[in-house]
Amino acid sequence: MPELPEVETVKRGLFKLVVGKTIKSVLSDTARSFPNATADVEQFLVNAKIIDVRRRAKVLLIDLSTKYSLVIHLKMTGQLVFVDKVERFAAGHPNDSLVGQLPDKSTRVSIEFTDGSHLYFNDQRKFGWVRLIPTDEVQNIDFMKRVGPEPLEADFTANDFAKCFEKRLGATIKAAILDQSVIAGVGNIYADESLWGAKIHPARKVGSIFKSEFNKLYTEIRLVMNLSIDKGGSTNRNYVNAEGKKGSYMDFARVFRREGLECPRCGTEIIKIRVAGRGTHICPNCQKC
DNA sequence: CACTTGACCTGTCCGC
DNA sequence: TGCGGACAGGTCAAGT
Repeated sequence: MPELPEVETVKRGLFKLVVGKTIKSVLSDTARSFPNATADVEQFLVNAKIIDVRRRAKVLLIDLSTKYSLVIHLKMTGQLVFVDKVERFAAGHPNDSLVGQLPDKSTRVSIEFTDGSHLYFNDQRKFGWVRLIPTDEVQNIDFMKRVGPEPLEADFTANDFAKCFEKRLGATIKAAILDQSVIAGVGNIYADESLWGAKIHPARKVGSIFKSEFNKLYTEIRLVMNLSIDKGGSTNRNYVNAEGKKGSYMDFARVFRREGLECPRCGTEIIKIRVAGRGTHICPNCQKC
């Protein structure tokens, strides 16, 4: 699913598309999509106006005028797609290809706005979730209490970054990067891409990594994720942004899903191994154990 | 305790 | 073409 750059791209799109709109009706498979609902979904959604769209780690927050927020995790295959029916017949409109296709069988929540436009939460694998929580209590849910710092914040330094790993000295570096309580927002794609950039083998123990290597990894993670945000994220399989469009970072990937191709740095064949239970892509020459 | 593995689901791709 | 198995962007609970 969407990692930080993909969720950030969705957030930026949604911010432009839905802030100011008022919800007219909501359809959902409530039991699955709103686990442990802390509020009556109808009562705090219908007639609510959207006042802000935010992101924390890989979670999206849609703040409502009812002082409640929709808290959304897309997990592996979740999508939030906006369809503006008013413009559906305009030639060349980016949503043209989607109109008539949504909702589909992966749609789990449909939000209709008073102007006739819709926001769909689609999720093929059903791992994702939506929660409706009072805005000022969002910070208290388990996920938010556990999650680590945002790596792209301007005041997040290389020293802060290295310090985050001190509690995971015995783990492999890849497992630690993927651990959301260490650093927020990094997933499988950007873990592989940044470890390649820093020339660190993903199976190395955190305790064996030098400070100079942490510095390099810090720089690479920020570089790679900022580049990806710039490119609208990565579409590996089915990620799309709020307008239903794919991201192009995969065109710039150096190792992820490039096994059998040449390392862009040294020409050695990229291989795929398994680390931290995840498919992992490395250059065996640049990244030594 | 710290770390690793399986489970959650559905769809797709690859080898036979 | 059909079928079985492995695998997929994430996160927990359960296991070692």
